[in-house]
Order: sequence, then structure tokens, then C-alpha cells
Amino acid sequence: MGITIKEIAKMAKVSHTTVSRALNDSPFINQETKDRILEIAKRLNYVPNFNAKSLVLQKSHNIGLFFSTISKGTSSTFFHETIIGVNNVIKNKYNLLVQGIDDYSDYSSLDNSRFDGIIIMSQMDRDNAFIYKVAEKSIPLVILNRESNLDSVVNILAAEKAGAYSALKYLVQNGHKDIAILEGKEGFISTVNRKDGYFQALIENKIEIRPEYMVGGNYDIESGYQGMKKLLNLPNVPTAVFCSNDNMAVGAVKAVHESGLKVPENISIIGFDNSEFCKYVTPALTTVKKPIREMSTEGAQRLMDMLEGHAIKGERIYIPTELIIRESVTCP
Amino acid sequence: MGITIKEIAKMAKVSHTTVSRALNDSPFINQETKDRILEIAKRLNYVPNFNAKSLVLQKSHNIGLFFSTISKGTSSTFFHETIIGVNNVIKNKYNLLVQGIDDYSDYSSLDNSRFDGIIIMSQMDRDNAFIYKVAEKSIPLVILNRESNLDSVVNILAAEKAGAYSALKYLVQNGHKDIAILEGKEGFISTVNRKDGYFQALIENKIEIRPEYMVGGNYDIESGYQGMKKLLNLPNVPTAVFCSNDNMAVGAVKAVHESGLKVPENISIIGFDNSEFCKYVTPALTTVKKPIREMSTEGAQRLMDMLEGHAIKGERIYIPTELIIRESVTCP
DNA sequence: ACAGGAATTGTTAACGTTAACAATATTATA
DNA sequence: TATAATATTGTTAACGTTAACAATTCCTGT
Repeated sequence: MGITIKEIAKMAKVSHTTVSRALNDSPFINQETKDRILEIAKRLNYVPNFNAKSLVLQKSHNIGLFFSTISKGTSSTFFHETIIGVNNVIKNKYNLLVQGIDDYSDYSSLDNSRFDGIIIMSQMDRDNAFIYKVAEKSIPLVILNRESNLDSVVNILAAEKAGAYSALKYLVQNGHKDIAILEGKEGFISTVNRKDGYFQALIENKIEIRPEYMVGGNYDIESGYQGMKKLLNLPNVPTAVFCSNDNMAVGAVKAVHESGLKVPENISIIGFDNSEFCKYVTPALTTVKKPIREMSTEGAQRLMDMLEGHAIKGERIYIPTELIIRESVTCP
Repeated sequence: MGITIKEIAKMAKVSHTTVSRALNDSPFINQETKDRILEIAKRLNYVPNFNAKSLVLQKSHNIGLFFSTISKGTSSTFFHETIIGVNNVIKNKYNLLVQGIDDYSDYSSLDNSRFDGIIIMSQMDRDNAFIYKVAEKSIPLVILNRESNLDSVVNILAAEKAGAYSALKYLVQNGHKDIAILEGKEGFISTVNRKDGYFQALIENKIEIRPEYMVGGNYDIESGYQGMKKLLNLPNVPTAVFCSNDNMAVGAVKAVHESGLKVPENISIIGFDNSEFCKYVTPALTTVKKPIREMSTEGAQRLMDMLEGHAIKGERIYIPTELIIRESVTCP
């Protein structure tokens, strides 16, 4: 459709190879011919055909950013922050293709000719099949947010268990002993990591673990609301609740308020993720900051390194979380 | 790198064209040879080389989804909903490339060979240059969220002015007369549309327009907080505030609470967008639902139609907004 | 058994680019 | 001034696929 190097060649009365050389800063070309060709190319608004380039160079210029799911359970902030982090690094050097793993019925179309590299923001166990497929095709791969012991895969993780632990420690330091947990969505690794931190803190502090204090959820606000309602109906209402993410914390606060009690006066609430809205909600939500953007930036950076030929070595990098103290926790 | 049709051809002892025919459901092939070839292809895990296909078919299989900016002022929900809407339609039929217009320094690399079609979620006036460039290259184009009178462009809009108007009408019906507006980010069309609705309602209801009741903002929570503080310092504090989006409303609520007043008892607050958190915030936020997902779904659908060869005709489609009544507004 | 047509297969070129190598022009060196 | 070395340019093939057209095979009806 557009204008090609052959047409430019004709106009400049040179071979198309010479045009290619001019366009690609080859050292094997006379400066004057080069200038002349460049001038013509510019005048004609020449744009290289990327498909042809891709074919001959065996490079698609595509980077796939895969989420476990785009629409079913991924929070907006999480999604947005991830993309910002990646985008900041790749800018227009590569095309960023955003996909949901759950939109793939089979993985047969995965291929080196489609992706120069892949970043997986993994939230669910069942991503495994997908991950192995990518590794098998030996497409350069960075896995965010999920442990993997594949060689030649860069693995970037938030220190989630430590984060949950720090939240719980903070509650204990404030004198809480009756501490419940609102759990995340089943099948998400973060769900178990955060719960592990909860366990560890209780055990280390010799606090009794009570099954009725552990209630299921699925990371959305509604499930936090419902979960808190259950806790409020217990004969022994907890004095503090660790919510597996901020959305659930918001739902929990809502439920507490509806019951006539107050946060944090009657019940302390702590969240996880440090979503944008935390500091503006009433009371401002104490939470654990998950460094999503930092993780995806770091991941994208590593992928760039791999694509530029630096040695590909498996590596596991932990990005620290941070306890953000606001107003939703106080002494019981 | 991978396995090609020529290798399959060799194994099946046919020409590569025959293999191509088998793979593409051509009618000009014997069923048995076809089965045989397909079997071999499957066994070898053949994946077509998309770059080669793209080159010969002049089709990139890429759809570009462009935001005015990805990281500077686009809210997470907005961003997420847009992508969900588009993704629901295109699934794996096309690759979804997400880009920020502000990441482009010049638009010269835009080209039919890179994008089969483009969807622009336009939030800012300065997208114009970009839009014209795309139209000039006659790449099939759908513009979301911004008026354009280019022919051959499908234009999908939320009825924003009407939405703001309905919000204001609701405030007036509740007996408010001292109604302020916290404005959106400068340069965004939505900012002026929403303000227009505000004006229209005031005028129709013969309410005096006071300059000190119109305070600037930039769609983030902080600016809502700061803006509300200004209003609270006025000698004549308004009884209701129309916030140009929900984020700003959250900031405004925060400021009201900090000043010792209450929402809605002392000041009514109304938002715009119907972000996910609205119903869980205290008090639950009355707002205008902007049908982002519906808009982008509709837009993607239209683009698909265009790409499948249906006539390309310029069209303007309005998706209605809806007033969502919750708890943040009451009579003064 | 053979012409004529349909069904199936093969040959070749094309898409737009880069790269290996060959050819030519230019300069430096003796 | 001839010659080697170097700089510049051109020729051709290649990337993996589809498509136009040519060639072949297989039937059908007589």
C-alpha cells in the first residue's frame, strides 16, 4: 500500500539495498548518497513496513503482557499499575500486547514469531500450564508475582508473606489478640502467601488460631462486606481484622459501620495493596503497600536486557512491601 | 526458527502450496491429503509464522487502543473498563496493543502495516493532531469519548452534558441553590462537557452563577480535597457540590469531614463516573454512571464490522449515562 | 477407449525488507 | 603509473506465506 524502498531507490537512482543502508545507518554508504536518500524518504513520508522487517529479522517487536484474567477478579489499580510500570520501560521500542490468559482456549498459537518476549503477571495457580508452554517455546520470559523455579526465567516477587506478617505484627503491637482474617480469592497465590504471614505472626506471638476467625472471600468489595458480617455475628467478635486486600477492607468497614460499631474505635481494620483510594476513605486505611509498579518496571527492564542479548539467567528478585500506617487501626 | 510449511510439504510429499491449502480450508484440495497434512502439522506442533502471513496478506492483526495518556491523569477504573470492553469483543481475533498518545514524540511511524484498525479513547484536546494523522493514513478508526466530524470515523460518546445536567437537576430537586462545581482537568473534553451541564441546569433553574463556586481540579483525589478546602473557606459555603468525577468527590468528602462537617447532613456531594468504590465509601456516593465499558464494547464491535468489510460510514453514537442515587445527597 | 471436464496438485512469483557476496569506483602506496 | 587496499554500490537470495496460473490426474459419458 504505502511507499517502499524500491520506489525510493528508483527516484534516487540507486539500488534498493543502498536505500536500506541509508535508512539503517549502515557504515557502508557514502554520506552524500545517504543524505540524498533520506531527503527523498522524508519527502515521500516513507514508513518502513514492519511486517517485512519482522519477517526477515525474525523479530516481531511485540511484547506480550499476560494477566491471569483481565476482567474476572483483577482489580483496576493492580491492572493499571502493572501496565504503567511496563509501559514506562518499553515506550515505543516495542508494542505492548495486553492479554488475559483465560482468553486462550489452547496455547498452540503461542510462538516466537508473535512475541519477542513475554511478561506474565501471574495471579492464579492455573497459569502454570501457560507458563510451561512459554518456557517450552523458549520465548524470553519474566514472571511477576508468582514463584517459579524454571531456569532461564526471571522471577519478580513482592515479599507478600513478610508484608502480611508486618501488618499482623503491627496489630499485635497495638495490643490485639482476637484477630481475624478475610481471605482472598481461592486459587490466587497471594491468597495463600498473605494467609501464611497471618499464621506466622499468630504462631510467633503464641496467639490461638481460631477457625471461625478465618473467613473466605474473593478480593472484591462485596465479599469483604459479607465476610465482615459473618464475623460480626460471632459470639466473640474480633477486635481486629486483617483483610487480604484493600477492596475487601472497604467492604468490611462498610459492614462495621452498618452494624452501629466504629472503625477503629471498636474494630481495627487493616488492608493490603495500598490502592489509590486508601488514604481518602474514612477512616483512612492502614495497609501494606504492594509495589506493583516497581515490580513491573523491574520486570520489563530485565526483559529488555534479555532481548538485547545480555545473558539470560534465571533469577528471583523480591521487591519489599511497606506498612502504610493511617487511621484504621488503634488499640482495642 | 520454528517449523514451516515447506518442511511439512517435504514430509507429506506434496508442494508447500498444497500444505497451505490444507491449513486454510481451501476447497481445492482432496480431503484425504488434507487430513494427512493436518495430522503431520499437528504432530510437529506447527504454528504459522504470523509475520509472513501479515506480509503477504497486508494485515497485521493488530488493533491499537490509544489513550491520551496512560499514566498522567487516567483513572484506573476508566482504563481498566475500557480495555475490558475492547477485549471482550476482539478476544484472540486480533492483538490488542495498548499505547499512550503522549508516548509518541512524532506520529510518523503510524502506518497501515502496523495497525489494521485503531480505537482512540480520547480524553484531551491535543489528541487532535494524532487523530488527523490516523485519518489521513486511512486506517479504520473509532473514536471514543470525543466529538469528531471526520467522515469515515465512527464516533462513540457518553451523553456527558446530559449526565451532569441530570445530577444538577437532582440537586435542585432536593432544594439546593448554593451549588458549587469542582472542575476536571484542564484540556479534557469531559471537563467542559460536565461543566456545560452544570451551567445549563443553573440557567434553566434561574440560579445565579457565582465564579467563586467554580473551582479548578485535575480529576485526582488530592485535587478534590484541595478544591473542597477552598470552598469551605468561602464566606458563603455551598450546600451542595457537583464533583467532576468520583475521585474528586472522595477527596471532597474527606475535606468536609476534616472540617467537622458531615456529608450529606451539612453538605451534599455528587460525583461522576460511578467508579467501583462509590457504593462502599461512607457515605455511599451518589453519582452519574458513565458507560465506559459499553462504549468501548460498542466501539470495538464497530471496528470489527469495518474490518470485515462492511461499509465504512461516519457515525455518531451516544451511550446514555444514568444517575445512580445513593446516600451522599440530601435536602439542605 | 477416448474426449472433455472437474478435481487436485505443482510452479512460480509476490509481499518488503535485510544480508551475503560480487562488482565497481576511489584512494593510497610504491 | 600501476597496484593494492578501501570505500561504495549492485545483484541475488532469503525470510514464510498466499495466489495466479499451469500442469496433471481422475472421472464421466459416449
